[in-house]
Amino acid sequence: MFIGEYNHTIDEKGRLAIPTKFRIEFKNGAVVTKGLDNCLFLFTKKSWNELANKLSKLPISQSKSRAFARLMLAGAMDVKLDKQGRIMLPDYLRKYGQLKKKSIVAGVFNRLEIWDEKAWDIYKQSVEKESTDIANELGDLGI
Amino acid sequence: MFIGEYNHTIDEKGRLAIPTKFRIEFKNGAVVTKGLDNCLFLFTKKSWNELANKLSKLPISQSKSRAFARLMLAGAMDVKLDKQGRIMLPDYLRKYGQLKKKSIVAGVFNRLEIWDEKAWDIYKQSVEKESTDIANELGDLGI
DNA sequence: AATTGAAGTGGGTAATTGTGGATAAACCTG
DNA sequence: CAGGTTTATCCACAATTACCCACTTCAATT
Repeated sequence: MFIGEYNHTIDEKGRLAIPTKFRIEFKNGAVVTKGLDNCLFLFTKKSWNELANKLSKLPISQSKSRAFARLMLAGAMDVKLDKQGRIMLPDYLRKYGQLKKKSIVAGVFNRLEIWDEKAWDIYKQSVEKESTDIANELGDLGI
Repeated sequence: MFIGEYNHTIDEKGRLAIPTKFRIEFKNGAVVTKGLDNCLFLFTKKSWNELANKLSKLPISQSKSRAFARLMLAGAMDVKLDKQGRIMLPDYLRKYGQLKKKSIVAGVFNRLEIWDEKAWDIYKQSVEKESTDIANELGDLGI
């Protein structure tokens, strides 16, 4: 399980280092995709296959499912770590995530999330402000 | 499985390069055909045979399924990769896909899709705007 | 406080890939 | 069959990517 928050930088070549302790998990490859709230998701091959399997069951005749599958699949990219433990983020994903130099790598259960530092700060702030509301809703969930 | 988004260009001869990592899949030949949403589909021989088999089983009495089968079958063209890994797109398909120079090759499971760059951008934008719906669907998938 | 080691970052070089164009073969047409 | 047109094969360049090495920082240890 991935947890924690890490400050990393994307260099001019579009490379991003993965925290050392997680690299072993990605030894068989990784998949980056478009995530929610304008961040990127990084899955292990295994997690990705489970997700892709679910996507494959969407009815292709429905234009909405088609669009959704396209967004997720075409939006995804196979990557592998180089000798330094970095991945190459393709242009279209850096654009989607509005990623500049300073980035945040955050562990969230079965995936890593990649955020632009500023977007992350803003998001965190807004979440912390709503934390009481969120706590209440969590209560409804029995937590 | 085909995933990812690739920027390629169609030259004056109507040739389009296939991303290297996928070329091995098409070593036994490929089939291009008219796709949905004004893009082209590129199948491996194997996937195409499976699809054609399904299409042939569509109830011939239904005018809609007849039309769909015609679109896919009559629009299809056998192609093979040249030494550089490119395919030749016949005129009628380039016309159907409104393809100019700049194109997108997108991996969607069992097929590659070929889009005009502008059309792709517009399509993506419209889909990404529905991000709340997509978020909900992601929830349904257990993400 | 100095040393060691590990991790993140930057950059150089070599290899690969995408693209354009030239030449040769095949095709069709009159 | 000759001419012209299209298609296939081959070669070459330019840009990108992968691979490798080195520096810097920071933390832990002695």
